[in-house]
Amino acid sequence: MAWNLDSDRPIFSQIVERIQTDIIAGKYEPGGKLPSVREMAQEASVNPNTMQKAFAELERIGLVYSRRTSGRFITEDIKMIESAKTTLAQQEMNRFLEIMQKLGYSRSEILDLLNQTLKKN
Amino acid sequence: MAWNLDSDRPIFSQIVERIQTDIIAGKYEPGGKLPSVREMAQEASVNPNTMQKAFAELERIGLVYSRRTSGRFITEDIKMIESAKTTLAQQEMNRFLEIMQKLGYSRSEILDLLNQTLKKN
DNA sequence: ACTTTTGTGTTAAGCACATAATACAATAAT
DNA sequence: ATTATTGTATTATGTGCTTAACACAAAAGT
Repeated sequence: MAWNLDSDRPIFSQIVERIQTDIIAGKYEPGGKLPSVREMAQEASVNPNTMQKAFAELERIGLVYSRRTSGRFITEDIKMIESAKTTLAQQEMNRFLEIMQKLGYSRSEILDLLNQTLKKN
Repeated sequence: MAWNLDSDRPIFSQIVERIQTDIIAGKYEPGGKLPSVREMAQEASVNPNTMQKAFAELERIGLVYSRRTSGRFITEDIKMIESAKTTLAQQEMNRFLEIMQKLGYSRSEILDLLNQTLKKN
């Protein structure tokens, strides 16, 4: 699975978003064990320190916790995961609508464009 | 007019996007003169070198050109501006749909959420 | 003619990010 | 008991972004 990291933004931020999305999408089970820092660093072709920094941020958010020598785990708090999902979705929607309106699109035009794009496959 | 620059991404990139959007939205007329580097730098509370870098990128894109000692101007090529508009819109739509689908939303759910948000005012 | 304004270039400093190379203590695995 | 693996911490190095402080040539404004 390619990680598609670009150099326009801090890599550790992109990793945070990636793992966050994967947790929300259910690719990691609540309470489940995450691969080790070194393992994930290698998979993402990234320095272990960078991956460690990303994990630290995920812990700060609360989606992940660590047991010093046994590994790192996804939170078992399903409500928190669900809450993160709706928060992120709302943010993305607002961001999208704001940009589109700044570009000069009306609400109906936005809906039309979206329907048109969704029909394309 | 606040510029709302954050520290998560390079400032010059954010300025590029901001001016690009303003050109597309028609806040600057095609062929019209832009404020000077020093002027806009002050307005955005940014170092002139940073603003200069942003302008250089806008020139590279082709939305702007400069006459060495008289100032900087918006392109008169209306088709290029229109083209930039649809390209940006398409990019934003694809980005939005991709993220929402990764979060686990179906197409109909996305449309529902969007309609729901648009009705909120 | 003189001054101001224009875009542009240069050099130096500080900062965050990323990589590299280690090291350590605690636990799991054997 | 020994080894391997875990998260975590440290130091050093390189790079890009940003600010700061200039400088210059060319044109516009006076």
